[in-house]
Formats: sequence, C-alpha cells, structure tokens
Amino acid sequence: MATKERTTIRDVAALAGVSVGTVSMVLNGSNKLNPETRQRVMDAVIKLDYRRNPHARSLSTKKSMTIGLIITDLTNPFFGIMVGCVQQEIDAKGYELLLGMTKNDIEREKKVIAKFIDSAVDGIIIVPAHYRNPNLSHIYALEQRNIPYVYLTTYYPGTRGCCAMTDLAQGSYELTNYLLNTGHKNIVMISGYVELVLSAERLRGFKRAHEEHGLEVRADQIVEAEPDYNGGREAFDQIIRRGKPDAIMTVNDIVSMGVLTRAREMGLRVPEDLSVAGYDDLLYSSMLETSLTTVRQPIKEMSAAAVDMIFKVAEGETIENKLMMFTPQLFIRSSTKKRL
Amino acid sequence: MATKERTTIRDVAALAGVSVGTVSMVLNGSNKLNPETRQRVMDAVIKLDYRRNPHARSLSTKKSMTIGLIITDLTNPFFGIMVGCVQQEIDAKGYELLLGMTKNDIEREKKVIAKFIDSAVDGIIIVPAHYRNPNLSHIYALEQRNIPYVYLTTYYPGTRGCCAMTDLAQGSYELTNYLLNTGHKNIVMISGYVELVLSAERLRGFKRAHEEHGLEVRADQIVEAEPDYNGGREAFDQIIRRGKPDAIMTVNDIVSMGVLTRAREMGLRVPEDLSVAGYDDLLYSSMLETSLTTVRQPIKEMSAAAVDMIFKVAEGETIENKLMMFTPQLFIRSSTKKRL
DNA sequence: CTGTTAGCGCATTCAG
DNA sequence: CTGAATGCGCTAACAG
Repeated sequence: MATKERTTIRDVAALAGVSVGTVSMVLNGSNKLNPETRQRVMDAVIKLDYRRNPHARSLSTKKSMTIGLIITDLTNPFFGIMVGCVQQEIDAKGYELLLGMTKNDIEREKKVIAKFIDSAVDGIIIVPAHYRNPNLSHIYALEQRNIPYVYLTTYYPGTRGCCAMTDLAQGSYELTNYLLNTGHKNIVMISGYVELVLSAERLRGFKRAHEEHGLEVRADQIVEAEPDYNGGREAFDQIIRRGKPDAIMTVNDIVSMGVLTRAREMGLRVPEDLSVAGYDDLLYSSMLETSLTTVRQPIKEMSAAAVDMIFKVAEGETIENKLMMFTPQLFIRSSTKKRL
Repeated sequence: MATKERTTIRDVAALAGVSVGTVSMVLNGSNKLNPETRQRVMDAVIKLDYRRNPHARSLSTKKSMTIGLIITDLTNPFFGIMVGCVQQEIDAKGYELLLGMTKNDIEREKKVIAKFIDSAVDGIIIVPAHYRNPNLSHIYALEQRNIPYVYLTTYYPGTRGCCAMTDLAQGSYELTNYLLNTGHKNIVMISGYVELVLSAERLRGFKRAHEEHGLEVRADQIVEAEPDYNGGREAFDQIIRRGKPDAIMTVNDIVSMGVLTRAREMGLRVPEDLSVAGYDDLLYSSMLETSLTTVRQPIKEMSAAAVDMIFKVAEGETIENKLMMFTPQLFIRSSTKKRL
C-alpha cells in the first residue's frame, strides 16, 4: 500500500528553483514570463512527469475542463457513433468528455444533469429523452444558473438552448414523396410521441407530401411507439390488427428492424406484401435481409457542430441561428418497391 | 453572470446549528451520532438542496467515487451495450462512470489511463486495445501504484489483472466442430492478431476441433485483420485471391458483415457458395440478408462480473480465480449450410 | 458525541 | 516579472 506520493506543483517549483505561483503561471500559458524561467519550469515538469490535479484545479477555478454529453440509448449504434464523434471533437479542444445515459427516462436525465452541475462541467450537450410531457425544471435550472448547454438531434421547445439537428421534416417529406410517387396508397408512420419535436417534424414532412398529392392524413396512419426494436414489433402488431397498409415508415432504423422481423414471423414479405422504410441509415441497414430504404442523418457533422456551439456558448458568444439544420439524404434500397 | 453561489457544507452547518465536522460525519453515514442532530442536519440538507462538491471531496480523500471504463470502439454495438451494462452496475453501487475510448490505439489507451489516474478513479475496467506488441508500461504503472484494475473481454498476458470474459476457445471449438460435421473441408478463420489472447484462444478452439477430426490447420487457413467492417472486407479479398474456401469464420459479427457485403459485391452467394459465421450475436445478426450463424457472448453477465470484481479488488479482497469464464452459446442460422 | 482546525493541490490576489 | 499568502469545499484528526 506504499503508494508513491503524487508529485505536486510544489515539487516542480522546488526543482526549478522558483515559486509555485510562477509554475502555475507557466502552466497556464502566461506570456509575461522570462523565457528562461519558463524553460526551467518546463524541464522540471517533464523530468518529474508532473500533471496537475484536475480536482484541485477545478476546486480553485470552478471550472473543470470537461463537457458533459447526455445520450439516451447506447444500444442503438447511431448514438454509439455519435459519442465517438463528440469525443473526438472535445478531445481536440483539450477537454474531457463526461458521459451520461438516460435510457429515455426523464428522471435519469435530471439526475445526470445534477451530477454534471456538481462536477462543474463547463458545458452540456443534450440528446433529449424520448419522454411524454417532460417536466423541464432541470433545463430551467441550467438556464437560471447560466450553465452553457446545447441540444443535439432534437430539442425541448420552450427552452433557450440552441440545437444541431437534421432537417427531419425534409427527410420525411422526401421519403413520403417517393413512396407516394411509387404508387403507395396507404402509408402508416410509426412515430415517436407526436408531441415531441422529433416526431412533430417528421409528421410535418409526412403531411406536406400528402397534401401536395391532394391527400389528407388520417389519424390511423400514425402510430406511436417507443423508438426501439420492441417498439417496432409492437407497433407492427397493432397496425396489422387494423389491416395491412401499403407501406410503413418508422422513426429510426432499429424500429424498422423490429417491423421487418415481426413481418417475417407473420409470413409477410417485404417489399412484396408491404414496403418498409427507416431513418438514420445505420451501417447495417444496407445489409439486412431486405436492405432498408432510409434517410441518412449526417452524424459526424451534427456532432461537430454541437461541440462547436457549446464552446461558443460557453465563451458567451451569441449564436445567431438557434437551430442549426443539416440536410438529410434519402437512400432507396430494396425494402420498398413500386406498386401499381 | 450573477450565478447563484454554491451552497456549501458551512451553510448546512449554520442552518442546522451544528459544526461542519458534524455535517460531514452524517453525510458520510457515521453511526455514532445523536439521531436528533442527524435529523436536523438531514433536514437542512434537503431544505438547501445541498450536494457535496465531488472535487473538494476527492481532493481531500484522494478518492473520487468513480470507476473508469476503457472501451475500444463504440461503433460496434457490442461495446455500446457493454457500456450500458457497466454503467447500470456502477450506478447501483453509487459510483460514477468515467468513459475512455481507445479506438484500438495503444497510445490512446495510455493517455486514457493517465487521465484516469489524474482523476483519482477508484478502479479501472479495461477492454484491451487490439494492437500488436503493445508496450504495457501503463499497465505496470497501475500495478506499481496499486491502482485497482480488471480486464473485460480479454486481457494482456504478463500482467496481474483478473479478467471477466467468455470462453472464446470453447465457442470457436463448438462452431468449428459444427462446420466440420456439416461437411466443410476448408475453413478459413479471419482472426485478430494471432499473438493476442482473444485470437489465440479462438485459434485454440479452432485447432482442437480440427485435430479431433484428424485434420491439421494450415497456415493459410488463418488470416489476420482489424476487427471491424473494413477489416472484414479486406480480409475477404485476400482470401479470395488465394482461392475460395468452404467456410469463413470471423472474430466478430461486424467483420462477418464486411465479408457478407464484399461477397455479395463479388457475386458470391452465402451460404450456397460458401458459409460464413461470426462471433458475438449482435441484435442485428439475425436480421441480415443471410441471418448469421454466430456465437453469443453473455455481455450483461460479463459486465456485471467485471464491476463486481473491480469493487472486490478495490477493497483489497484477493480474487481466487484470476480468469472468470463465461459460457458462449452457438446459434446456427442461415449463413451456413450442410455440404456434401 | 460534537466543535475546531489543518491540510488536500492549485490559482490568484497583492506586495516586492 | 516573481514570491508569499489566501481560499476553493471537504474530510479527518484531535480536543473538549
């Protein structure tokens, strides 16, 4: 248990023959220093392999050189990739990433934010939980305390945070248009909770395309579900009970996979019996039994933008565009086909 | 910028009419306290919504109530799920999770560990990087400094850490056996770097099965590759150049996906022209164009075991079994078939 | 059983 | 331009 004692700033000062204040200054990159002393200090730092204690630093500065990222569900590789991208960007800025997972539970989201506040993160990137009627007190707390935060993928309306996201309405619009143009008469959308932005936006595109085709969207064309594999399976059962549609669009590729497997289990063929389309374009989506028609979100660009924004917000810059929209891209594959 | 001042232990003490020392004691759950004062303190804590500053705490105790998890690649949902499982277990113990990603780069692994040490994590769970001839100085540093660590999924030989993992040899053995029994004469294994445990173990099972069938494994039956999608694609090209085998086994399902897509691009049909089998059993593996024959690793159990171990190690318990082996499970699907 | 106090390692005044 | 002193919020050792 004779753990070697940590080397402190004092050791460095002693070795360099200067005071701790001086060491602190060179470590913080002050440029009003004798180059010679600076060098002596740097030599000592290297020789001792000295690294500052982040806790002590944070206690003193009330900052922490860390950015918190709140994610919903790492089971979906979409978010796994996102974490990787954010990590890389944060890293490039010399900051640390703190990760919190909500599993789409608003209570967890609150807890994570509380922890982040306690840890004095310098900013928070939030992927909002897919949750009905969320109580947003924790977001307001952030605003009151002036803690920088931004949203990624979607946002909570009625809050001030800006957001890096894909133009979901546009993606849905293009996809719906394509389905309508290829002869589909009865498209059902497996949506997230319709009151949430990420669903409302998709629905907006869905409806617009219908309108432009002189059609009205009926209530039973929209089915709410949890945005995961089982959500897709259950929603599919519910839909089939009411009669098989032409096509099913879903909120993401994982939900589509649920639909695909459930359809197969029920002896329905895709795309012969019905078309299925997803959202996100996961790497695996093109390799499915029936490769998936889907809409790609530019994960990397969105993530980089969010990181960029959080640093700007943290520096007090005023962001001109509250919403930073990225363009989705439609991929037509074999889970959909032309109908007569 | 008039951010509300943080409420400190002093505020609590004042409100409760006791000293800070007392507050600290009740917060640390000391049981030698007047229940009445304890209650007064707790009331004050709640009333002020007080939470301790983890940095101050850590500075003082040299602990941090956090466990570091080092992962290689969040693009693979296998690890995404793993992070979720570990998170949950750590959470249940009232600890925080710190995440580090290596992208299979040993230098990043070193940096992450250095950061973890600086942050005074109470323990580290390591998923080793897939890297050739790794310099293990950072692991030795951990041992010298007496910092608790355990491995998850595989380990670095020559180090003392214990490991929660699947019996990879057994899984490979069963799979190879099945292929041999179904008439495959020429099975090629797309392996990770053969000198690494995770590959060596799989090869051991591979060879044992061959031996039991009176066969010897030739050098050209083993092809090394990066354990990702592109690794699979490249390895497949290399294999085909030397002549098409009966069957290809891979190190994980993602590599298999690379093989599957590349095969399709080259006009080869699976399983008609050759069989393909993976490892891990990702959720999506059963939904591929040709659903994948694979070996499942019990992620949840392994993760829970690793967390369990790290806490035991941290408490100075001596672990009886350095290697905690979990049983793999073979899933036979449609990417493999009987040959005559 | 409770209150007082001295650090933990660093940043940052303020003199010199 | 450099050095000594103070405090960040908390814990733990020591008195009382």
